[in-house]
Amino acid sequence: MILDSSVAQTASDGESCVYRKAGVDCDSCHVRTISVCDALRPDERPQLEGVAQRTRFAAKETIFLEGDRTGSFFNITSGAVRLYRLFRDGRRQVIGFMLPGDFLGLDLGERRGFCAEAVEPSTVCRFSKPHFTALVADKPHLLQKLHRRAGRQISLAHDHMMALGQRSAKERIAWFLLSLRDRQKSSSSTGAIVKLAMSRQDIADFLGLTIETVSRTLTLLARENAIAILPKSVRLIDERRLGQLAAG
Amino acid sequence: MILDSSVAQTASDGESCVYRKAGVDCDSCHVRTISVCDALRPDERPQLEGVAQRTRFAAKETIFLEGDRTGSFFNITSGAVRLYRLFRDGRRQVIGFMLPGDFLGLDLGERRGFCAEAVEPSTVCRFSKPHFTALVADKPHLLQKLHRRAGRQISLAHDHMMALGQRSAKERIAWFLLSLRDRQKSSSSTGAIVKLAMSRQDIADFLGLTIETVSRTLTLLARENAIAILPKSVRLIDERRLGQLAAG
DNA sequence: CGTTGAGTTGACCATCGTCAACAGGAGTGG
DNA sequence: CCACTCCTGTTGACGATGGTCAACTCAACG
Repeated sequence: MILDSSVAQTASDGESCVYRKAGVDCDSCHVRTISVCDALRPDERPQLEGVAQRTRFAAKETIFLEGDRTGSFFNITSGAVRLYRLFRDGRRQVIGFMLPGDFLGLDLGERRGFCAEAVEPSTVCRFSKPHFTALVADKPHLLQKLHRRAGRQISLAHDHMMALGQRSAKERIAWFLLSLRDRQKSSSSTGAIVKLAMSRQDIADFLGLTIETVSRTLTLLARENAIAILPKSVRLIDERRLGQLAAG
Repeated sequence: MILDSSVAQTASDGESCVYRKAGVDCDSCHVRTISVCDALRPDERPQLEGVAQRTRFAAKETIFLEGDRTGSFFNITSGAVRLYRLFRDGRRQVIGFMLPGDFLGLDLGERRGFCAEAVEPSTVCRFSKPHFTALVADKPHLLQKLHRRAGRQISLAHDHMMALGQRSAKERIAWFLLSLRDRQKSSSSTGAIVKLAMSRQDIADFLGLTIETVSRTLTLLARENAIAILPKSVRLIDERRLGQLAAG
């Protein structure tokens, strides 16, 4: 629940964004049970609330850029965020998409290793670095939770590599749709409808394909009656078939 | 320094390997300063030595398989280890290569997420899981070090994704050679000679290419006088050119 | 000295990228 | 309100990169 709302300037050497802040109330937070915050006991929550601020980002708004000094960590509460890195010549690799419940800032280092941008209007819980690192230093179970999250991130990265290195375009799309479905199920169960908040270009850069190949492959799967293409989403019709494709 | 040598059976539900063990002496360990062990103070080292055993693996020997119950963690002290995952149809993605100083087992979870195999005769420092997790629980600075390593792993995974998703065969090879050089420099400075302990098939499965394309691309780079192909290694001649290719 | 496995090279082909045209929807301004 | 532009997405034609299949060399090893 939003307790307070204002616009504030962050310190000048900070990140590529000015944050609009508001207080938070963990008890009413609908992603608390699936987020890192769950590592803290109920009686520890006030300490978390004390260092957290609810922040909103408009669609396409930059959250931070690669190389920025790390000034904050974020817990995604709604919307979707894309993480990406750029080549000098403009090629872009989308590293992943952050969905509600995901934690952005597992890397406690000095500088950002990638860029983060809101895909659609999104809200996050923002923790300033000094406050949060102090909290982590004080709560070993929070650090353990973060480390477990890091392990899961590494595992997801391996899945991603499997897709990029070994799979055909059709297999990559099938894998992408199924992995999105799995992640969306965990927060809200929309059945076989997979919401695609991101553009075709985002999907292409995530899967190491071109926008044309993504489009063609989606229509191909639709013609084979494996999926149905809907506005901003896809309906999964033949999940078995998609599963076979994704498993190789 | 090896204090004791024997062959021992591990617990039956353990890993796909029988470990030949020996004691360790951290003071004389040549990778200590670049490994996670460096997180411990000199006076804490005896505790580490107490739970560590030096173990050797022959070339092509399996260290553990995907799905195995996690029974140990390893610090690579010599040689090279490949990490990989398999598809049901036999396709293989090599996730990475572990070199001396690398820590194998950042994921403290129940089961292995990938397979590990020695590429060449290798020695490791083995920590059994209960002992090591007890040590980690007792030493927050060790957990922090592990978490920082995990952050670096994630960063390496991102580099790998950039290569798999966006780069051409030539660019991937150039990137691979330079990244190997950077990692080898940190342990022993062999100048512009990059040792290739792994086979062409390993390189191919790491880069998402075929063995033929790897071979062709290496000879192409050699014809362009960017490298020279030597037995089990490569000499980097035109590092600037390789760097341009790798940067995109 | 034969066998085996790793690596190289060539010929051919499929997948996916490139370039281009077009459709439809959202936003903007007259 | 309509016309216009802009942006996203789709589809088609063509070509290049890299995969497939096959032959061959060479070193290691029994």
